[in-house]
Amino acid sequence: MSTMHEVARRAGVSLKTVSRVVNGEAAVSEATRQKVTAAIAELDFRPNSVARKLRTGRIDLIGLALPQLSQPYFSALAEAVMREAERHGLTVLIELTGGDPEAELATAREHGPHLGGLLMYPVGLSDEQARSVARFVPTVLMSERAYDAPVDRVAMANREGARALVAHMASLGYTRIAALGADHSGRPEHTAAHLRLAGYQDGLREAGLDCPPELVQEVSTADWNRHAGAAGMRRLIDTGASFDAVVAFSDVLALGALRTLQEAGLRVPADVAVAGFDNIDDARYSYPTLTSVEPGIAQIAREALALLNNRMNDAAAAENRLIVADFELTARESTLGGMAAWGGA
Amino acid sequence: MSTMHEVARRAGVSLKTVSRVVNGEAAVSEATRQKVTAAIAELDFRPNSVARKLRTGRIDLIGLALPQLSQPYFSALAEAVMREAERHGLTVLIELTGGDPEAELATAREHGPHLGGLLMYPVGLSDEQARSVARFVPTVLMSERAYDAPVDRVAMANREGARALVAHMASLGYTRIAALGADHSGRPEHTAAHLRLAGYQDGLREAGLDCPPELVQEVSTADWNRHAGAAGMRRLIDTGASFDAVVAFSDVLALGALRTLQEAGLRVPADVAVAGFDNIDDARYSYPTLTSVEPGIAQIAREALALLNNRMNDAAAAENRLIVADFELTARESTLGGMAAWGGA
DNA sequence: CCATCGATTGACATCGTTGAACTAGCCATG
DNA sequence: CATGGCTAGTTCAACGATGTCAATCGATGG
Repeated sequence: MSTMHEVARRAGVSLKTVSRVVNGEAAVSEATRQKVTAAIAELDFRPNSVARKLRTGRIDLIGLALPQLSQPYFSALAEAVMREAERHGLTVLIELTGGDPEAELATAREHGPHLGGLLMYPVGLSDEQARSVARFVPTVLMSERAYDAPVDRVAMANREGARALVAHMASLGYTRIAALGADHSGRPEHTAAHLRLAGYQDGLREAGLDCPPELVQEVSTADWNRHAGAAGMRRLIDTGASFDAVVAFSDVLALGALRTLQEAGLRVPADVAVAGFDNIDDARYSYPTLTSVEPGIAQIAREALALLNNRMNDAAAAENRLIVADFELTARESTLGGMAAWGGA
Repeated sequence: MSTMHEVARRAGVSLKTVSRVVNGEAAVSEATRQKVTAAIAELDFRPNSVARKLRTGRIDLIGLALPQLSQPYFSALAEAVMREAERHGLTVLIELTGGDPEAELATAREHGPHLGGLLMYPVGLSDEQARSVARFVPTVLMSERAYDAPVDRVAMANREGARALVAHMASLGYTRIAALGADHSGRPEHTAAHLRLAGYQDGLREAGLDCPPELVQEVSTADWNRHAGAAGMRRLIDTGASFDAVVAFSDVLALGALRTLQEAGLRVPADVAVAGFDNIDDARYSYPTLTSVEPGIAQIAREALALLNNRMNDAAAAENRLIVADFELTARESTLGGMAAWGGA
């Protein structure tokens, strides 16, 4: 790579003048500007961003810390964030934390100082850890949970969404509604799992329905995948409890559950209605198609980047803000029926 | 953030001595080392990687350019690469190209100079563009296609894998085997789509079976998703052609196809056998479970990083290498049957 | 004709770190 | 005792850009 120095020599001007041209500063005559531009083109010069960063202290790289990528929800979120970041002229560095609070903290500690900002989907992070994270780098958390730390937050309406699912099922006449994906594993409260469980209970209460503990199946958040969904459903069936609907706390859990129900000879939704969360692409192509809550990923990405951008430019921004994205319940065959047309495969 | 300078002053030693301690160089007495270590701890100093990069020219950041993340195959690949990179002490920056050759080239041009190396899954890249990419940064392509450029390559056995799938189906007695996912859209040859089509044809030939053109459905590689799989299957059915098996060129295509077949009242595999490629997690939880080719993602990630690391450390490495990962055919219900136990939902 | 002004341009220090070259002290050797 | 070789440490320049401030120049006005 050629440097500004070489460009300057070739154009017969000083280093600083080249810098001026490159940065589009005003005080350069048209003649010199052209000389310099020509030299830049001839040498195929492009400014060394590392040197520039060192000098200016500005960094156009932001981190995105996610528990994992292989869950469709997270890869969709990552894509949305990357697209949005591009609009802000930012590059995104994805970090995987596995949902481990130590890893979440370590990400910020290790990479924070070299990032302009950090977007994190925290799972295990404690208040104190969150404070620590925010010390290293301007941070926006994608979490409904309030933290005692100077961070902004963007969240989906976990509680409201779960409540809406239960209300939807209740309105269709289902009365023994099970939950799949509760997680009491010593984690901070206000995680997605906690909030969705709370919303589920809200919904039952409002519908005047029972909430028998045996209908709540635990699945550790870190294991929200098809395997665990299928296994959790199997456990629920094996308890012998009677139920006619299942609210899974994520679509992949629901898709796993569908599989187990079908293996068990139970028809969806004739015998058991099923709904999930996240509205991933698969929900439209499963068998049957899956009722789900769309968490507004695009909006989350947009708001998160707006907040982060603010904080990056104005470190001492006044208040910490919380933005809750709009959600939407999309009802499909797994609760509504309409399977007749499919033939009895 | 505190700097080495402050650490040096606090420890009462020179800048360089601090640098030595930080980098674990030998010529430091135990006494001074401890003084410096203490000062580092007190000030919570961590070296500024931007300055270090500028000085050493070494960069521990590598790029991973993928068409997209939301396909399970790519997110799984990304996770594998990130895990492997960590073992090498490297950080991964993911870039999305959308499979557009211009974007693939732009990624290298924009980010290449600031990356230690680049791992790319090329889709549209031409020879000349590949040469250009490699000029910007040490590059390893994840592609079976040979490029006239100084790049190493890691590939899966696309052609062999497809051939094995057809052989598998032929051995089970299927004779009219369709293909879903061919892509003749003016792209360079040797893409996954081309190779899998070639393997499919190899398999048919070896089994002594016909290869009627109406059984080959096109789906542009950029659209390999459930939607397109379902639509492609629909088109195939609508042609009225008779077939008893479908080899889809990716699992998501196959999963979409399953949906359409079920809608059409066709039983899998009793009426039509289905198989896919990639062996994504979903293949084990679909209905029915999906026969697929496991492309050896872990091995690909491992080999790719080994090659890249070599090239980063020894820019003028001798020959360009090609490593083809081992594949494995995993037969499941979509070709083998065993659905009886499921009940007739 | 000289002082002043606005518009360009350049010299130099600087960001935080590391590599090269050098020095001070100490011990062993002949 | 002079020499040389080692160790532990220092000083200085450099990586490639940008910010600060001063210098230059032609033109203008008195």
